[in-house]
Amino acid sequence: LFTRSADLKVHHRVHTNERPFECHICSKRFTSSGDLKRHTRTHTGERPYQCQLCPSAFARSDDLKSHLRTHTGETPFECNLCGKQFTQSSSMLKHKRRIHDHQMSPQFCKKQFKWITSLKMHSRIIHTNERPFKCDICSKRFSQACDLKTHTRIHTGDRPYQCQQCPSAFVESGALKKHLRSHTGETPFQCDLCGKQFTDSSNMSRHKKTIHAQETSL
DNA sequence: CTGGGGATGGGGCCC
DNA sequence: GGGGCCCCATCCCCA
Repeated sequence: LFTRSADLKVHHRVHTNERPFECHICSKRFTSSGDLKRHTRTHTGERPYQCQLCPSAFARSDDLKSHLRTHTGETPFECNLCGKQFTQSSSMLKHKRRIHDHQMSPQFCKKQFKWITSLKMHSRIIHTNERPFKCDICSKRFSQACDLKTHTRIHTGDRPYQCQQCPSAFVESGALKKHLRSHTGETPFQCDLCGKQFTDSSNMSRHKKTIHAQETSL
């Protein structure tokens, strides 16, 4: 969507890798004369952009702009995972890689939350309903890495939790635990209104919602 | 050793 | 064509 043919022409060089402008000092090549001109100042040391608040001067206007934030204290770049703010987008990205990358890995689980930063992130995610963990296969999103890890087994067919008494196997430990009660006949969940016993807590709450709906609403 | 601050410089888009 | 602006990685520095 280039509004000008000249811009399209320059953009086209991105695909053709055409670089018509060569630095006469280091022979490095560029797609536009502007890029070459900007590059040339790395050789000449020319710094036309003077900070009005301190003796620093810069080769580029955007460098000066970024520098000015060291005076204003402005931090426009926010980490979307922990809310920490930064003066430069690079610093923010570096932070995300350093701090959050391992938290995105399948090995990282809520059971391992033990650092204050992780706890902060955890609490933020829970309260904002943020879902930073995306399944590469079906795009479903999760709030926690361990939930994604469990979910991924749906695609891989991996069922690490094998019942020792029958061929059934499960993607998560809770499902196996629940299944085992079908063998033992254990009914650990009891309705506090009528005493009826259940193998499963969700079955019990469904029972309460349907059978005892009137009583509980009173 | 870790992690943020700040500078540098290349890529690309837009006017 | 020139230049502003934003993206980003990388570097050095420092607590």
